[in-house]
Amino acid sequence: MDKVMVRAGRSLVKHVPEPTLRRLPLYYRLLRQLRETGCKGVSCTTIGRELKLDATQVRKDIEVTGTVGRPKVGYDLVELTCAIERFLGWDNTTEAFLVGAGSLGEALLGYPGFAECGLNIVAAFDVDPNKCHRVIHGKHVRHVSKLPNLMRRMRVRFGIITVPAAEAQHAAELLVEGGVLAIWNFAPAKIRVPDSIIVTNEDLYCSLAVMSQRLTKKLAESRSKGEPKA
Amino acid sequence: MDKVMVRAGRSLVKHVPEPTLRRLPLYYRLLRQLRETGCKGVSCTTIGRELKLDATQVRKDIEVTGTVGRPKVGYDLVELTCAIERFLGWDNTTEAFLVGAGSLGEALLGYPGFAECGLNIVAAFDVDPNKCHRVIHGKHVRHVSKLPNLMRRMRVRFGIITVPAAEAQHAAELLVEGGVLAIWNFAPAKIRVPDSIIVTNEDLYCSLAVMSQRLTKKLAESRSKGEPKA
DNA sequence: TTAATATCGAGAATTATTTCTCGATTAGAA
DNA sequence: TTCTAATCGAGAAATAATTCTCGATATTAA
Repeated sequence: MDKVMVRAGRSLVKHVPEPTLRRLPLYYRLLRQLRETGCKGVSCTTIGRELKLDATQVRKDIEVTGTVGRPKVGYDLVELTCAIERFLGWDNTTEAFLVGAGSLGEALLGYPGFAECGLNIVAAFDVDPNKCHRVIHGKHVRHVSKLPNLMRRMRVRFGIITVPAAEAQHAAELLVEGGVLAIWNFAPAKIRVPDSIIVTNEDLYCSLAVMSQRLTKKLAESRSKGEPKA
Repeated sequence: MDKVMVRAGRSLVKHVPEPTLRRLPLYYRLLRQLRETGCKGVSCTTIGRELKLDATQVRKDIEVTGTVGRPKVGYDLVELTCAIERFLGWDNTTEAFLVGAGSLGEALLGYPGFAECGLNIVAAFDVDPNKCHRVIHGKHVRHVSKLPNLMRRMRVRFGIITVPAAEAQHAAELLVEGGVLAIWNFAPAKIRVPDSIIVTNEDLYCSLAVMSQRLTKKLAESRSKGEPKA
């Protein structure tokens, strides 16, 4: 009933399928690699071969960025790279706060290439006083109690949660108090926030489930191969 | 051409859509929480309400685990929990090697609850001699040169890659040499391995793209609301 | 005991996504 | 210049996933 299309009807931007959004960074990375080799253009066929994707699918994905190609030649590398950047909003810097200065938080603070995606983690927060007042990868760690005020003052609108599952809801509430617009949640727990806030869960157990089941299935199949028709 | 169905035709196990596999852990977690409250049974309606999913979808997902429910009552909590565990292969222990003892590797070594999913990371490896011979969360860190032999000897068939993008291919080759069956790749790079090996990529940039685009779109919409028809 | 209601299970309908098909276009070779 | 081959773009077709519909069944309350 209250489908995406309702909003899309009002929106100037057409709805883009999530699978497409998830493939765009793969193209982007490949394109940058190709540029480094001195290449000028690229075709869907080439991208598809490199990434093991159907060429038509690549073409449809590229279409959403508004880039037009030329028959027999393909797309201009620079033009396409910029179009993807623009489409994803990676051409503008988004400042972010990170909650949870454990090893996962540390990993994200030092993650290479976030800057190229316009993501700038400006500070980290933790409940543990022992973890505060440190500097990790050039970012200060402060106490969570300072988060909401600082967030409003600095006009930061993006939050990353890397706390344990039990503390995720608390972290989310602090971000909401600070006026967050979007949350990237790495805690294996669902958080309750107002509907207007964009939430993306990065739940490792979901991926693990896909792997586990495939591996289990594969092992079951290779076992039953020894005794077919059984 | 060489579709999934080709294999599925030979397989005893029916093909299960990936979205379903990714939702099962969410049910699993909720179910365990409910069990702790002393609850005995649960309905699709309840699960759907908690997780903001359609009840029919929940029912279809549960169907793949082979659990049968009772009208008006729902499913038995213990039965359903066990069925999900069994279906995902989480009832058997899978031993794994982790390559890359940086902060991301450390985060995974200390990740809570992997044991409940049957995942047991038995050792970590790194190219950096300074990182070797340490013990992180009770797991020894060894030099990567020891990986292939040790992997064969210990009969470990699952690999986790947490090295920088540039070293991902090398890490993958070591795992292949060790006889790996499935790889969970956290490096933002595609790895080339024989087709028979199951690979799941945990690419943060793909998720970031979804977030970025939604945020960009949202900001664009809220801006154009001020000046409609423009 | 009977009626009302919540739920499951199965299949139909809808919607989303991927893949196929084909005409148009353009670079490069003959 | 003309032919050939590679590619794009658009729309049709096929496939996958979600949501709807409805009959059957079991619990609870009257």
